[in-house]
Amino acid sequence: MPRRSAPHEPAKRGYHHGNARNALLTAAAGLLEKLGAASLSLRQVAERAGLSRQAPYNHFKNKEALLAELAREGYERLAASLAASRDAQGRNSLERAAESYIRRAQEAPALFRLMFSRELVDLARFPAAAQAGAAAFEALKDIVATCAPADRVADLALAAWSLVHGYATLCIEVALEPADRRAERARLFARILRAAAATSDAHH
Amino acid sequence: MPRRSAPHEPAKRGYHHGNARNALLTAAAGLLEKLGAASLSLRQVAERAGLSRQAPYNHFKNKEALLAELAREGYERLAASLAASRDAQGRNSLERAAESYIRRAQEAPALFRLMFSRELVDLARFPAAAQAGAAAFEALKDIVATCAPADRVADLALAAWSLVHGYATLCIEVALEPADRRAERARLFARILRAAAATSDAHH
DNA sequence: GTTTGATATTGACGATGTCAATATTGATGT
DNA sequence: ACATCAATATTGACATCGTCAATATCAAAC
Repeated sequence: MPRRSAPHEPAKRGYHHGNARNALLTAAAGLLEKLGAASLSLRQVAERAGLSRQAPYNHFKNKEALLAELAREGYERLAASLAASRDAQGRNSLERAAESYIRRAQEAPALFRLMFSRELVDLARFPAAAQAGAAAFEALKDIVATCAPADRVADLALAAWSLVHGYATLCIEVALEPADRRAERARLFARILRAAAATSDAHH
Repeated sequence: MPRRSAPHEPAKRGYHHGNARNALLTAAAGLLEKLGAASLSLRQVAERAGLSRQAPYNHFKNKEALLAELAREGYERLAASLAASRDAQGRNSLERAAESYIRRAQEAPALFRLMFSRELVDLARFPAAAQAGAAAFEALKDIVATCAPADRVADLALAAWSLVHGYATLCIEVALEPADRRAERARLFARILRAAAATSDAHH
């Protein structure tokens, strides 16, 4: 499902202006942050894209499917952010990854909510989106693997994801604290995870 | 806003069957887990409570206000759970609190989602609910205070809440892993937090 | 018993998601 | 050049929803 059509394919297919699908997704992404996923209506999306009422149904099965595609794109960008944090130089990839994750939540809260809530989109019904989400988690696991003993990576990656995701969620949902503490919190979480990795106690 | 009227007040006030407000809340709580907060309609709530279409508007300003009351009750029960974990005997109150928190999410995911999402209810507009939520966090902070140095309680309580909330959220939203690992994860998180509390490194 | 205020109900309206039916377009085969 | 066809687009229609107004009904106070 490429967002932009490949350069060698005929650029315009439909008769109106061709890339109606992209126009719809762009319009939807804009409305998403303005109204929230629940209040966003397909009719407004269509109008903003300069199309008719029913246009979304030419490209998506229903509202949930359109939202699922937005979520998928969000997961893809998140995974790219995390991979970039991992590949950059320096030993503090964990801090950088945590900060990216939190920043994404704070800069596009409605999209973040959409990605991580079954309320409006059930990811299980959209394998492409679910797979993109799994890929993002894999990127995070890679980072944790660089600073934890092998037999603890699974547990610590789970804890890392939970910790950062929980903080990001609480920030945007409960207004836990202002966004300018983001970097500081990313450092705190990285320190906690490294301390946990360094502790060697029995599993029972 | 007592859920059940005090025994000395006249039990029935309205002419239909008096405690219409309770009937509406009970009906709404039932439908909430069946349909989700977004799909739940006030008309269905009213019908299930044996009342007319417009009955909810006699007791709540609008749909959001009714949902906010459900969230408030949820926060109150959560705070009670955490306080009970703290007051029970034994030194592992942290594990017990984490497990309670996760259990609540898994047993009533729609309510949990409602409590922790601005999508449908903006807590800032419902001070009673917001205050109940703050009380729950205070209970958690009390527990962390029993196993962390005083100058780290704030940071570690934040981390504890984030860690447990993140895991609970990911479990119900992304089907991270089955519910039977709950106790095991509660122990893992408690161990991580204690390890972080035991580490004494500089803040910069 | 009449007044009164809270509570309950029905009517109405605009908005929404979505199904059906129809129309339009650009490409294709001749 | 033209008929064909599948993809794409549009309009019509319907049930459902949240919510405002207007109205009806009860319980208690004077």
